[in-house]
Amino acid sequence: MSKEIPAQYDASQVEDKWYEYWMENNYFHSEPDDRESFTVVIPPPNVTGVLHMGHMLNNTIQDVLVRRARMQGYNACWVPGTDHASIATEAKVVKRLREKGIKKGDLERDEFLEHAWEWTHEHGGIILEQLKKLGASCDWDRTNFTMNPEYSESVIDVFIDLYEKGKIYRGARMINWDPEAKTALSDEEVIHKEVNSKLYHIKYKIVGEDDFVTIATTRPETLLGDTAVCINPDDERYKHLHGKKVIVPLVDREVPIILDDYVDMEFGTGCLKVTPAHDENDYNLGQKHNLETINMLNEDGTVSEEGELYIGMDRFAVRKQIEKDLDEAGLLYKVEDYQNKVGYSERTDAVIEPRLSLQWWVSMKELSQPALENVMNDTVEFHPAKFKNTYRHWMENVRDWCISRQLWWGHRIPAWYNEDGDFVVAKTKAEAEEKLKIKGLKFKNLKQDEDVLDTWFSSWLWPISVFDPKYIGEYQEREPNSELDYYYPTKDLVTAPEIMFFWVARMIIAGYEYMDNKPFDNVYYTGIVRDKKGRKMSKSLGNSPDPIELIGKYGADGIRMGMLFATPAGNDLPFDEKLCEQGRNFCNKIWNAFRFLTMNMEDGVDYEPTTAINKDDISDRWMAARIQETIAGVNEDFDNYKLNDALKKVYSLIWDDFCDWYIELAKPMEYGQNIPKEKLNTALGFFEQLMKLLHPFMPFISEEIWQHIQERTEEEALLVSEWPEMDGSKMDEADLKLFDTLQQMVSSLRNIRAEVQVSPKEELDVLIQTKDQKTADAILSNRIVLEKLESIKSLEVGPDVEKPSVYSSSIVDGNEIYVPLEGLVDFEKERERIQKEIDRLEGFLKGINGKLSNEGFVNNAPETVVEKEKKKKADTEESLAKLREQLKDFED
RNA sequence: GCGUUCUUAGCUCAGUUGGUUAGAGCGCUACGUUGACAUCGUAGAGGUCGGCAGUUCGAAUCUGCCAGAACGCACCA
Repeated sequence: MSKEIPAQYDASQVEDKWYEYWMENNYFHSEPDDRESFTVVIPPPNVTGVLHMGHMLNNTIQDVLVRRARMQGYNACWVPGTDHASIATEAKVVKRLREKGIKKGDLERDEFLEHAWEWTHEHGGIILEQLKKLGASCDWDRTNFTMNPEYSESVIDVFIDLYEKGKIYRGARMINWDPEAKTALSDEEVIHKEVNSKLYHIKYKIVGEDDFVTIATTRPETLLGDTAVCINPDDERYKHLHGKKVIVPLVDREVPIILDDYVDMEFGTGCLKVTPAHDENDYNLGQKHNLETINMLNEDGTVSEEGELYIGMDRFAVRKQIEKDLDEAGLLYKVEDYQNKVGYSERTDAVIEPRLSLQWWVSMKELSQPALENVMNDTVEFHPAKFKNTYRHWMENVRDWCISRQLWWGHRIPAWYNEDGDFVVAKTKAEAEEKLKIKGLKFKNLKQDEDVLDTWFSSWLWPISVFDPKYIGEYQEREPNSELDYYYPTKDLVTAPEIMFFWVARMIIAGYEYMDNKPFDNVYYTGIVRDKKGRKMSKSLGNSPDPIELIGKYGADGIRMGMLFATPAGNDLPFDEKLCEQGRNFCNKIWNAFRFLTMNMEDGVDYEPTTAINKDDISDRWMAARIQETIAGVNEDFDNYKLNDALKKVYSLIWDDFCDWYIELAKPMEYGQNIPKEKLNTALGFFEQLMKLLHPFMPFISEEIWQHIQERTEEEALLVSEWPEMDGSKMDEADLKLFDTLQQMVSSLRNIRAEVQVSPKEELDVLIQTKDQKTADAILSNRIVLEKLESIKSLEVGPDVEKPSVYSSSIVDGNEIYVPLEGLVDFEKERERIQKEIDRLEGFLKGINGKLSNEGFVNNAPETVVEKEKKKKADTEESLAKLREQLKDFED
């Protein structure tokens, strides 16, 4: 033994070492050159976030794609960065200030932003550091942030540009109001959940009569804002009410009864209370029938002055109270259980209140047209393609995008207002003054819009702005060889289907609007990481393991493998630590295979891995062929984004083929001997190939072994080595077939031992009656395979080999294997075994005969298929004949 | 309500244009420590491919209906 290597692989020792080495040598950094670019932009995580299992999966996949591309000779560039995540971050800052006893309301905008930046600098980048532990080969020199000054400028430029093109407008509409975050949200940020609520039937007195009408509502508190009651004009029950008025309970407001066929006569009582300020449909009714709007809610969800009653109380407290008060007033007819869907804020989980409000909007219909077309025609490919349907559905029904947020943390809207309320959109106050002046409007004492932009309004520019944030201004004059042109469009985007609309769709829209080109060639949608109960892993549920702890326990390679192994594209990943364990075990297996080879090295001998093989050695020829076969398969899997299939092929090649068969066959026959130098060199050569194929998936252990195999210069590191190319000349189908037969024979012998309970150590006499001389010659010239893997005393092979009197047997490929086992064979058991096999084959034969005697089959099926059936029939009959003969041997 | 996608071994999933004796990993059972690895080896058990009907010479694969699940979209109080 020339080197001391520990018997167990210790990832923690190895992983940090190689990550540092890679960083020191700047391998991850990319500059434009003659090579084709392979660009990936990271889906920027929240700057104040921490790594969770979803990030682990997502970034592992990106790293696999990028590492392979780098080995393939592309100029690989993976741009990392973070997102300012307006709502989430502002909420965190507000919470932290509250803990310090500071209220947001007590601070000036600038003071608040100072706190936010402080928090960003403190926490920003933690998540990126965590990605390094995972092995992410990002170009860290290019780390970006959506609130960097230059990036921010591009966001503002785009806002101004779209405004000037008439694609952005300001308007009063019903919006989704988050009373917790106190901001408007886009439709995408509202999650509708089915909830158990109540349907309140409330009586409204008819003016001038003693009679009542009963309306049904799930939100009784909104009656404070009622300005009408609506019935269907065709409703016979209410004909007598036409033209009358009713009195809103408690507030005693007289409101008209209006007629509109919008009202469904079947639902509830057929009477609808109308609250134009707090329901989109009611708002439409209000517009149509010229109704007053009463804004009865404050921004925090409490009742406003306009509500008259319950002022300052939270809407849900009012709901309870008003139920009591209505009941006491005798106006509550009944309350029934009811299931309906309620909108919740995606970020704060607060119940959304529809609210009439003046906001900024992006007009989506026209903008999104190219984005729809180019996904449908596969210019941008979705993997898996099934997501095209969802995408199309959304895009075809796309609604205008509310982009203003009543927050401070984010990109402030570049709109400026004068004292009269006139406004212009301009980059600076000076420009705004100029613009107003030209229009002949007041231009002094301008105030900038208080609101910021939706975070996604900045991240939709990510694939562009990370390379050149000045593209708007310089769009026309941009140098032809700019970084943006070199890296754009990017190759693969890896993200979750959850943000298909939030982000993916909008990036494609921005790409066509500003680059006149797609932002990426492919979108790979990952699944959701779930726990054993099928729940999404989340911090709030506390069901997610800490990724960093997991890495400590199983190694980054182990976790990468574990996750990839279980996640076909677009399918959810039911996470189980067992997967990581499997990954760790695989590392150990690889490690020990390598360790075994080093144990065979002799002092003072130079070993040089080689791709040369011994042509006379079936195991060499077979291993070489298996590697070629795997390269072809893996490349195809990558082309189809089936990374888990690719990994499984590599896993099986290493564990099953290389470890279980090749190494076993490389072991010298005799005791205490080392593997000969030539054989070891070939084995090491194979090992190098294996490490190349493994590297994208498990970068650390592969690099570690690669560097152990030989001294390497910086240029020779595995991550910058060449991805293996398929070489058909190294793959002989006949070798694969022959070796497969030998493998089956070995397994048969082992099976016989197990059945008759003969120890693996006991030497057997083996007789093989082959179907022909050619097979016999092939087996005999490769008898070493059988002799090494089985304890064999004597081996007799040939078409005329006579079977012994008492034996156990097996049939492989039409060749009969006999093991004489005088005194060991249980006749009864053997008969049963043979009979069972005969029964099975007879059933099989029956099926084949059924087909072949069917004229329809013989006439219609392709010739090759018929031939195949005929061959099966012949083989099966042959085997059956042999088995029947054997059965006779055991009958007496 | 509309739409999309699923349903294959105890669990998690493969199965390419209809033609295999339906595969893998984990788990399970039995056996096994004289030269890598018990984070291991060898062998084995386990499935009427959700149900029913149809197309076809032939269906896990295509069609229809039914049952169940997931996701997306939608203003029904």
